[in-house]
Amino acid sequence: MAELVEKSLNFIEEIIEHDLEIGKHKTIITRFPPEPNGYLHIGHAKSICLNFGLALKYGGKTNLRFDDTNPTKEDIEYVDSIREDVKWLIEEMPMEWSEERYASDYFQTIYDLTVKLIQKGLAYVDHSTAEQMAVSKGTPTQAGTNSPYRDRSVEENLALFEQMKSGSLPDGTCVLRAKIDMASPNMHMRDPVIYRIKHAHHHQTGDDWCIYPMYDYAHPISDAIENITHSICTLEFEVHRPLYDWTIKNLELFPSRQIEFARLNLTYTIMSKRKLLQLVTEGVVNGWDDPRMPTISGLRRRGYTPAALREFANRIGIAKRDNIIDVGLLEFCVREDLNKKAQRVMAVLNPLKVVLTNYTEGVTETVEIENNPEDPNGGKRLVPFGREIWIEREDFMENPPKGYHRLTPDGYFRLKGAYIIKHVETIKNTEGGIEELRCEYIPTSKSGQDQSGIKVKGVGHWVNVATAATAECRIYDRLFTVEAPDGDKEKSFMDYLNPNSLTVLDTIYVEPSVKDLAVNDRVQFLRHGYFAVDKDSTDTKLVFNRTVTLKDSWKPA
RNA sequence: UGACCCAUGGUGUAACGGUAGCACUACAGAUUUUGGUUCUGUCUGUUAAGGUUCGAAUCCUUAUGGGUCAACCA
Repeated sequence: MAELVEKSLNFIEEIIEHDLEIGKHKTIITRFPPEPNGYLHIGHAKSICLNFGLALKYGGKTNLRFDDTNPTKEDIEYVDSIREDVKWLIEEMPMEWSEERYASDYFQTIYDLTVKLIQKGLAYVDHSTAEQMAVSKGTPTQAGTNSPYRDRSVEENLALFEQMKSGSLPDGTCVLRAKIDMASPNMHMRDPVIYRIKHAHHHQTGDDWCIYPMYDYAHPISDAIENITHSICTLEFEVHRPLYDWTIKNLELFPSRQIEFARLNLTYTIMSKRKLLQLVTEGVVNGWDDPRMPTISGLRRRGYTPAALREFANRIGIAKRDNIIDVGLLEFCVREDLNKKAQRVMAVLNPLKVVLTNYTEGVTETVEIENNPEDPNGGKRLVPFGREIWIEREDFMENPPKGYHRLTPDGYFRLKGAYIIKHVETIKNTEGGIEELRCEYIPTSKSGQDQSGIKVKGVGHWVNVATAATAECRIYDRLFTVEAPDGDKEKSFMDYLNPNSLTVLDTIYVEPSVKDLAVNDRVQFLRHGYFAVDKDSTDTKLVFNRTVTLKDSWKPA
């Protein structure tokens, strides 16, 4: 009997299993609560996979909840992109699509609860200015002092809060504060603001409200309303947890529990929404979905699969210590997935013409090549072959280093799926650059029926000149030159931009089968890497994005 | 000079008082009509010092290092 290898639990799963065991909950409900003020990035993907993954594992459910309590920073564009990204990421997961909720769905309920809070003497309207409040808040090492408005009567607070809601007060006139403890060692417990006046149009509620609850206050209430059992967020909210618990306790709500885990950091990239926005607004990249961006939409456009992202999230694990994941792991995950799925195609990115002098002019024959050696059911395709072909410039060297086993002067080279060729002559231009190669093909060496007896070490891809399709190809490199672009307090991440993060190849030659490809299709260019068809493609021009190179263990001696 | 959180190979993550394991990376080899894939092997680790214990990565103390917290942001 096979030994069952049980995957160890992360600390959140341990908490959940414990809660289930002691009967605290019969089932679990999690939520993914993005603020619609930017596009989702791979750090969010980690969180999405965690929350949806937990629900899947324990038979619970997950809500997608837009945390839209600040209308001045949020936009419907972001709501739409987030919904699309989440949908795409979890599309093949065997579970139901979550309920789509908005914190703004609960504005009335939150308001009603707040009236209760005031009645309990646990909140007061403060007319201090923002500056005064900052001063009286104290510092982390020094207790704060009570506001002069702290002891207003319940009746007065009720009336003032009503006035705040009525719309008669301009922004900033006053705020509603929770009455907790100005001397708390936790700054978030020093009478935090829970409501502020904002005469702003909200993308969901329009002009219904001119007061909006703060995150720290709205979040636990929203969780409780949805019966969220485990409210998972990142580490920086750890110090907010006492306020989260305070809110639930004093409002006597469903006991949602906040649990914090370490956010994802990736080498050679930045993850802050603010900084990503800066890249977009300053034109460093071409939008949120630029394939160099660590956004979900950028990765999707780059050619990443949802399965690869989920596998990545799975491999990096969940813990509380700060981490920085090698971007190589992400690349490993997409290679692993695409190796199984992507059809192989021959494309020459940096062409060198080869004329087979002993091949009949004007003749085109077809050779049969497997679509994917990793997939037994992948089938084969016909690829045209003729007298003139493109090969990769790097596949020929006049003075090869030791260990180079491609084409060399007077050497042999196998054209994948076709014939062995023998180098005869190198044609150069006046500057001494290599213009073209004259070779002879070995007629008896055809793939599958080779009787030539010639042993070649080198095998390469090629494209028949007469039937070649052309395309544009975009080669991406990492956006930053250092592992931790925002790790330096002295310098800005903008100082570490890689000037060569994008290289456009106007014309590459590809075998004609690519004409059937559609936008977002992914293929492997043999010996190059994985490529995805970009949305910029037109009926007459294909555009490929390089997702990732193939692993390359060849290095000259 | 406050409170809270964290500390295991290069990176990430296990071991729940009883043999420090797995993955990625790197390196070496085998196979290969992709210098891909696959397979095999190798290197590298418990922050430090005390204590508890027959036994400590694990529990306790202190130190050190890292992170977080003073928006009418989330």
